[in-house]
Amino acid sequence: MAYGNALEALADPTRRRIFERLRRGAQPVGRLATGLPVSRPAVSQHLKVLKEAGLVSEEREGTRRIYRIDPSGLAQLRTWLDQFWDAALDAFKAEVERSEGDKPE
Amino acid sequence: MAYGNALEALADPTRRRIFERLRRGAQPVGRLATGLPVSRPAVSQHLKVLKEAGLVSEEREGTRRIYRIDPSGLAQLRTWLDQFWDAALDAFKAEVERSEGDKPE
DNA sequence: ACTCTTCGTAAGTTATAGCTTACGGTAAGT
DNA sequence: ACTTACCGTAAGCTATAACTTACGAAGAGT
Repeated sequence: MAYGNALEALADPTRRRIFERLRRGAQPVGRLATGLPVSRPAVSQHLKVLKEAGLVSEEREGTRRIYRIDPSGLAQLRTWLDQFWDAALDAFKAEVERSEGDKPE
Repeated sequence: MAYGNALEALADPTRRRIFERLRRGAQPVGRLATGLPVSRPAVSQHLKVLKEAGLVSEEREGTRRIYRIDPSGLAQLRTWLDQFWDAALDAFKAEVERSEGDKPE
């Protein structure tokens, strides 16, 4: 149930902003922090959560830590979401067939 | 940014259990509450959050309220997720091309 | 060796999400 | 009309998530 951690991670608005920033490419912590309304340590804490959720990966480069989006967590979320998508469509299909049965043929 | 509300709604474990129960089909509140480790009013509160997030819809049937999965909120989540999917693939592609450039052809 | 940069972690504070019980409203059955 | 079933909302409590400042580690440059 790794999708649970991913959902909890992406629930926070600040964490979403960080994650959306990484869409433009890999970045070190300091650069991610500039422009955000929270302190740099806060960004570090958020990145830790995102990493544990499998949403970002870390690469050390000297004293810097470069963070980038990790597709693995994303993939799990997608497959989980698709289950509901299919279920909702099936329910809709069943609903249509039910009302079809009401029609006088 | 409706996906934000959807993510926050699905972040809670109890709310996920309710949502996953609805995958089997539409159900009234009382039936959803049985088997869950929380009280029935708690389930009502969770359903309210899910509804405001566009993830479930409500249908009144006498004194009962039937809840079912609403595909609209799901669709918004999917499109939002796909943006990161594409971005991550592009970044990966760029990374490969960069290391390809290092190779002596 | 010393300094500076970059970053993670610890400790402490505060807002709030999730839960409970209590209550009221509405529809259906007798 | 009275009772019963089903449900939403209000009020209050509690755990904790998100933030801050302070500190230390670790590498790069002089």
